[in-house]
Amino acid sequence: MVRTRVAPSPTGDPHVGTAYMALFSYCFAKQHGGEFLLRIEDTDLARSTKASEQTILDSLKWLGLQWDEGPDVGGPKGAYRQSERLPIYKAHTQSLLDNGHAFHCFCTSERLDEMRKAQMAGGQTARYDGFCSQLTAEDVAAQISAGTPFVVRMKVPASGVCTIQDRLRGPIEIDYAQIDMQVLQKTDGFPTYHLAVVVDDHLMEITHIIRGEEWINSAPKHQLLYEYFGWPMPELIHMPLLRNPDKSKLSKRKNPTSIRFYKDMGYMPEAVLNYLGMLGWSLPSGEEKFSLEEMVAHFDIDRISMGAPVFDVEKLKWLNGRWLRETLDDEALADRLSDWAFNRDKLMQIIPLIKERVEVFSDVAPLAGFLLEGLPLIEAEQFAKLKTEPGVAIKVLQFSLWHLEQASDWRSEVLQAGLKQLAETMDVKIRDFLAPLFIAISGRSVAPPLFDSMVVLGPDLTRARVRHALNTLGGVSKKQAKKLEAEYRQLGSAL
RNA sequence: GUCCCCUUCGUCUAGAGGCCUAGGACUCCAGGUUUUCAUCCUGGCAACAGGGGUUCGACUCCCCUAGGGGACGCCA
Repeated sequence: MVRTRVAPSPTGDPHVGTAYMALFSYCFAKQHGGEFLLRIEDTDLARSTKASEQTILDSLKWLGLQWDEGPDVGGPKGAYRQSERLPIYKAHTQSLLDNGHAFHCFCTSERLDEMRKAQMAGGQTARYDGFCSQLTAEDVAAQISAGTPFVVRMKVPASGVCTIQDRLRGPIEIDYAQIDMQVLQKTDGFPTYHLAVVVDDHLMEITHIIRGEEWINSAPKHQLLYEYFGWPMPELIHMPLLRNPDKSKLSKRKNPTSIRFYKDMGYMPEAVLNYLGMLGWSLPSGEEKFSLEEMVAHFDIDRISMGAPVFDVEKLKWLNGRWLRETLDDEALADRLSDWAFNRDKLMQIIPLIKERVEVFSDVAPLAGFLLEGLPLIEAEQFAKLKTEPGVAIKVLQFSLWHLEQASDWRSEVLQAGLKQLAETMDVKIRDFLAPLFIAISGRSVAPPLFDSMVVLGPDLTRARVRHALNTLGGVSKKQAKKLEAEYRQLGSAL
């Protein structure tokens, strides 16, 4: 039985990269009559949030990738949330300790930092030097009873070569000397990703691990753990990484990466999935429009091309147009459209903002139309007419964007408080501060309340619009951005 | 800095030693249909990173170089 999984960590927006891995994992499993599961990797206490977990589940469901086992649907191998499996990891860490495959480490982060810096400067691989692995049992016991905080690290052979098998690339050889003595259990008692992923994949009987290329370098650690535990190694399939147009790893600063953005922009889930499928894979017939079912039916994991593809919004748009025109009849399109724009939830958000300003229904369109747009058509002249100085306007937009990129609480009052404080710190009058934002968000200088509008639009579309406004103003050069960033940081510390 | 991965038109890709005069798609350009626009149709521009091998024959196999990317966290 083939079993695959996708294992997102709930630390931010639902990322298209996650959907990409999920899609290929799903297709591979389903094609073999197997099962596809979803596991939440929330071992990072500080960064994981319930809200993020929910949007990730919602987004994957929206795309139509249904999992057979997961935190919401349950299953025989649960729990499917790592934070609920702590005793399991504890026990496995203990067994590694007992068998001499792991050791307690009491090193301070200062010492580790210095060590890594020195190693890099000396042309060496940055790696734990094994200091604490030399400690005697008495030393360790003494430190523990003294209450010194500790982590547990895995042991790694001092020499030799580790060979991992990648389904797509064949054998990959990495010297053990390159592999770090990875922390398996943190000071807070939580496992790190590396321990948890191995334990869970084994216990959940995952047969094929489909994940991003970024994991190749840590595969030897995982393989070593499988060996220590005496477990069979699942097959590894490392997918190419999605990229920005400038070829760097896909990131939200350079490209909209949140699945919600594409939903809010009015893309069809079928088209988004189809587009992700054509990155790295193609239907044997060459037809570029295909459904999830067709992809499952014809999928061949060995035909994945390994060059990392650039995520090209233009082509996605074209494909979405085809889906819309060729797949939806007028009835279906009407349903989809009303579901997207005129659903009750959305209308109930919009109505309070415009009710006071409306005399007849037809007033609604010009007033609230911008809430249904993607990126509003704006011109540099609109900013020129403002009292806000051009240099200040750019700064306001850029700083606000950075602020909004970090914002996790997207309620109106919170947004208002945050941006107001930003304005004060920048020493810009709130009027002058908000004016360019009004244009960026609504496309005009007169509009319903800004912060409520931002809530209706949602974080992804809001950020995209501010970014769009900056581009309309000629964009921010790299040099300029660097300067502004320094200034922004300084402001941040003044807050 | 060290290690790892990758490399066909600007972009997504087809290509499993002769089928390649390297095919398709997006974008762009030109033309046609359309009262406009869009759709649709026709045509065009445009690539095997470079250098060595192996072979009768290399986009396809091997080596080197270059370029790009990634990893080097008590993040995942």
